[in-house]
Amino acid sequence: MLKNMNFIEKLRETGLRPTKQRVKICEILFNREKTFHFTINDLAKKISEELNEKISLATVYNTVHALQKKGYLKEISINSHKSYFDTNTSVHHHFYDEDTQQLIDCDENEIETVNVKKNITGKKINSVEVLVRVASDNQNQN
Amino acid sequence: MLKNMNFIEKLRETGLRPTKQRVKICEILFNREKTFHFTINDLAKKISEELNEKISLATVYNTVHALQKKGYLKEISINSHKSYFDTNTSVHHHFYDEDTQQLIDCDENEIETVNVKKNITGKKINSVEVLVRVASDNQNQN
DNA sequence: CAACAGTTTAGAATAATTATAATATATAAT
DNA sequence: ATTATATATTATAATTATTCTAAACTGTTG
Ligand SMILES: [Mn+2]
Ligand SMILES: [Mn+2]
Ligand SMILES: [Zn+2]
Ligand SMILES: [Zn+2]
Repeated sequence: MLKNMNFIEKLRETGLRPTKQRVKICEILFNREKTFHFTINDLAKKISEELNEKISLATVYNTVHALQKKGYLKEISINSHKSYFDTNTSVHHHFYDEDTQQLIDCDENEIETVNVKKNITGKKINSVEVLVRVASDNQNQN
Repeated sequence: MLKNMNFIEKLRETGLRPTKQRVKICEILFNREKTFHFTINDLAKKISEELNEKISLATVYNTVHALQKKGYLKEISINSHKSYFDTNTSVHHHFYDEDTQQLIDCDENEIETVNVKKNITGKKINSVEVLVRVASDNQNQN
């Protein structure tokens, strides 16, 4: 799904009924320049801010999981206490800012292709992803 | 902490009172050849199998967190639905078997050092870790 | 307009983790 | 050794995130 799409059409094509809740959630998720990394709570908060009518929390969960199942969202595990979703569903690397708990996507060219030398018999590699944890550099800061 | 240590001494040195619960948990965690990757549930199950007297679940949580705080255990996030701990506290890479949900440590020589070209101003890199997801290769399997 | 499957919703249920506060234990002080 | 103190364990309650339930509602199809 891309920016400024007709989500009604897109949802229907995908096999999801374009309810007003789903269209609104798609607008919040996909009508943006950059990748969006969010928790269900982030999303629910955004919805209640940007919308006059409320969407039930169960619907937010249902919709996020439906979109994930259809391949429009990817679940990211960084912090075992928080479940993140990502509008970038490709295999890709992340920076994780430990101060702000924000995820940032890494462009292909920002991390050299990882060379995995080991292989496990009978198993194939599904993905190779790098997580770079960063935090504020307190060296020159009293 | 290493294999066959005197955990009573070790715990005391660390500033933790060597209660019989803690010593037993240390034996289960650290008296082994290889790194141990576990969930609280895995550990609680092992305890109840290997021990005649029970250890309360609260104590298992308390002890794991105490050991983590002292730097003897590291929390690993792979699966947002499960919280893993790791007796290997160094920065290191993992294979994750999606069939069995097992983590496997990666030796230094099995993955080439990852070259991170990007840097974020004001932030320093704390760790660079790779996660290789593997699953059974169903190509030659009817 | 039916008719029907799919969706939303409030609220209940579940599960993992953390908090509470009484009891027990380890260590330090006498 | 006895006592005093800080720490730890425990059963149980509370909290939190997520999922389930079942009734009401809505989108689609004919
Ligand atoms: Mn999920
Ligand atoms: Mn934790
Ligand atoms: Zn991403
Ligand atoms: Zn490990």
